[in-house]
Amino acid sequence: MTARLAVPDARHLRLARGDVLVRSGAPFAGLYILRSGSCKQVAVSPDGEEHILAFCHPGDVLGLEALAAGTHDATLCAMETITCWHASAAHVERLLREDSAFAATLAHTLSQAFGRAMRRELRLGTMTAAQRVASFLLDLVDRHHALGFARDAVELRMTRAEIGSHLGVSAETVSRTLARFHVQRHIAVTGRSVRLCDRAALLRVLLHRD
Amino acid sequence: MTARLAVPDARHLRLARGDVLVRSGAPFAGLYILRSGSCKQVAVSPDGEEHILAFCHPGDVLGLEALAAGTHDATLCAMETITCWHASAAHVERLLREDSAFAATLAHTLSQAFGRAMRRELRLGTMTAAQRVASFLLDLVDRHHALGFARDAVELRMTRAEIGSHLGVSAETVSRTLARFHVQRHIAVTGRSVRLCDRAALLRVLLHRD
DNA sequence: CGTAAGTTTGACTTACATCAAGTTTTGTGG
DNA sequence: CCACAAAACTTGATGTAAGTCAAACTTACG
Repeated sequence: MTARLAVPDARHLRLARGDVLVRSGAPFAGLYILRSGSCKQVAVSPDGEEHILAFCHPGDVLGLEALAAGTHDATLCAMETITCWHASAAHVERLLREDSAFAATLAHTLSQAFGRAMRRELRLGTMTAAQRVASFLLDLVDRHHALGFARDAVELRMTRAEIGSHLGVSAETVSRTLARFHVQRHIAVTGRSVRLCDRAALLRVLLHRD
Repeated sequence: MTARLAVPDARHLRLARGDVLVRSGAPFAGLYILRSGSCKQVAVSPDGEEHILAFCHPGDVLGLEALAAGTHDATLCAMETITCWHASAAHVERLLREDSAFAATLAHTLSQAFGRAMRRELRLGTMTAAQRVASFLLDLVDRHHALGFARDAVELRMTRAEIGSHLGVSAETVSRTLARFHVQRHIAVTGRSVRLCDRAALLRVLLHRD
């Protein structure tokens, strides 16, 4: 349906775990398209609290918010070895002016990213801890599935603290919630690997406020 | 810097308080550009909790998330008499294909909306109730100022419950927090009208977690 | 293979929600 | 334009989900 964004003449990059693609506050560095590996997008609130806005997977376009602002307001950081394409700011701006198909596809990509951000807002604004964790697991496994992997198992690439930061709860709450889902046979957790035993049960968690 | 989005041949609409522009779940109805009055964008979580994603002011472009999804996932509802321009889905899609300046401007508009959504995520994910309310007031007055109005006073167009819904706190907490800011001489509240007496103090609230 | 980082689990605390009751504001129909 | 019912707001008392602190256990590297 929506064409996948492709950037002619993008530079190919490889980065190691912990490397930063762009630092929050930096002037628009252009767009990155993640090819392999995963990234986190981290913002810092005025009081210094860190928040992980998103975990990024292959195919994701990064840096979209800086196009209009002219400044990145989150740090992009590799969580493992990654490869990506990079299109400089000047290149993106030029394509946007000269290549109308690119502009249209970029608009679709942005609309998609915006829609996802809205769904995360809804999660942060209305859900209990258990609902947040269930929603997170379902999202994660769905994105994983969309990349061609199993629909009932994921290897978490992030720590409990990182999940907590993303969901607006503490690492301990994430741990306890996963443990509870395990006991209830909704999932099977062993460290970082999770099997969704009962997808319907997780969906049911979303339907109730306790 | 970023050109304001303009849509050739958009239809002009007038709606009364409480009228719905688009219902959540409806197929992409095109874009709306708000001319006067204000709107709320409301999403509903799986368990039925309502969340106000955004309060929209003149100049805002509405319906952006549905461009890629093909479906609106929030309801747009007039909070008072409004006027807006409406460009149908077909019209938007055609412009996107044929008018490259339109596509580029739309991309900028989308990037801006995405950036704002990210900042709201940060607020919902990391801030205390007092920080959320302070941040909300500052945002509101800034947007108000950008429209050419006073930089130190706003007439709230929404109820305490609506503010609470937007910020992920209860109406009572909003009320108490405003009362506290009033006592502390950061603001002067009388019902729906708020004067920011000490902008610096509100900014300072953002810097601490208590 | 040892050390640091991550995880789990329990005990205790707290910020905010909920409930409740009284007061003020708003908007609508006569 | 006014009256008055409904909605919104305020404030206090009480409950609770999730945070914080702490200590023991596990995993993963360098």
